[in-house]
Amino acid sequence: MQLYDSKAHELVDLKPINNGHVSIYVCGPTVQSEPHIGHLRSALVYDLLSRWLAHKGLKVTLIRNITDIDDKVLEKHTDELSWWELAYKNELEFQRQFDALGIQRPSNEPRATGHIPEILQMISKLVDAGFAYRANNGDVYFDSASWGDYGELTNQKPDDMEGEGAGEFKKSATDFTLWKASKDTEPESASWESEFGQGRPGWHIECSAMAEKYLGKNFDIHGGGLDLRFPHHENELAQSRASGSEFANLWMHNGLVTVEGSKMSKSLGNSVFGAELLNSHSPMVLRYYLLSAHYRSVLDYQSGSLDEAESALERIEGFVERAARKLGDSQYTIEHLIPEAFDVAMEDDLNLPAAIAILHEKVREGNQALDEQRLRDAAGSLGEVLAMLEILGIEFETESTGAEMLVLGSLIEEQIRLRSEARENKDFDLADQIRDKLSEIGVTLEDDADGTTWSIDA
RNA sequence: GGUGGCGUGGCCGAGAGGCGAGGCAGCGGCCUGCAAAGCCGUCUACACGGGUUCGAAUCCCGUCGCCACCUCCA
Repeated sequence: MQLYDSKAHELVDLKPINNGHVSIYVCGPTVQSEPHIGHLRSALVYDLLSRWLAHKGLKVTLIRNITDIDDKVLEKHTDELSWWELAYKNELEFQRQFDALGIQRPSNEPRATGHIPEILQMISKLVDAGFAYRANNGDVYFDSASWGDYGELTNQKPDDMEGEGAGEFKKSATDFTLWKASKDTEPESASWESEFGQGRPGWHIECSAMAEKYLGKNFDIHGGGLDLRFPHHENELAQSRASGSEFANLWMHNGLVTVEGSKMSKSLGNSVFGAELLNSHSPMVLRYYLLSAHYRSVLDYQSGSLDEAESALERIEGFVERAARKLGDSQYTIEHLIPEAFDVAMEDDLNLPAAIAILHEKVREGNQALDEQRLRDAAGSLGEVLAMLEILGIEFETESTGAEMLVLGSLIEEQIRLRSEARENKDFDLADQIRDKLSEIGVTLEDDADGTTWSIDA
């Protein structure tokens, strides 16, 4: 498989360090607020990568951290809601939405607060080796000037950077905090004792410490949103390498989601939250939508985007249902096979739009086959479509077989029987009345050569 | 100022020197009692100006416009 390495700026072959095993670290959310559409996209990208690698027979270890302590989390706490309650509340909401979208749980989801000893150990190592220093304000900073390769990830020279804050405590503007001395204004529960005094970890160090703990000093892929490239990933890379790790072999950065052309931000008040979208559309529509652009592209969300995705997804679902119905009693076996072209697209830097194009082509072929009564071909297409949907993690709700549904079904079928009678008698007014009435309560009827089918509108 | 990216048909969105990606919407047709679904067809595009080439949306140069990062951010 080829992946675009955003450090090398080119497509590279993925060559796992340990044969048959791919290790991935991806930066998860800071649980300062509920998830927005961008968080969902990011998690989904690495979900798809994991699913594909697993499909290829590789064992995947995916670590996605949770930043449960940082300035924002502490700022937002109130008397009623402690910082740790706030963080956990948001964490649960992230989990709920990830689950709804069918994003598989990572191998582990370590929290920053659960790794203070590892973090302190790494900081000590950096201080002892001369790559970090204790400042007068009690903070410990990484000494960027001491690490000659600083800027290697983003191809920047420290001198060209705008960075600020040099002088009083930091030696250089690009130095960043490893350990923050606790302040009087901050809750006591948000600090830990250490050889550097009472304090808490800076943001960047947690990822370095947790990546090493779970994946070792050298792992295959480090991922995250494009906005994390600098300074977060640059800093991770510098401190990890300075502490003796080779760190990630390849860097992946997923594109951001913009809203009507601009980045979501609090000042613009244009954030699109997952909860709203999940209220108006099914999770699979959202999943399909987020997969419809290449992971490296900017995805511009607009009102109506999900309606479009819904139409496209209904086309696929319609085929799957129609084919399953028509093939139900046939002797044809449904073999789940991935089409070659889909495989090629996925192997090419996870080209999901191209892969989804293949999915639609197979749906069309399958529909053609059904129209022409070529059941063997239809069975082939259905198998391919199902195989692709499995990889994409798109699942359609299965018909409920509960008692209520059975009662409802027989009531509807009785109406369909009455309508069929009316149609046979050419009493189309009555037939249409029955159909309209069912439509009003959310039941859609469709006639085809084999009879009438019904479905409940989502 | 530095770094990276983008500009594709009504809309979304792939591709990347030569066979019309795909979806959504619209229109015409087939099918249907009428619908719906499906199928067929149609609308045939690559910001602009030069250049390289037998051939450029794709490569090169220039111009214009847009976005992201350099401060917390997926």
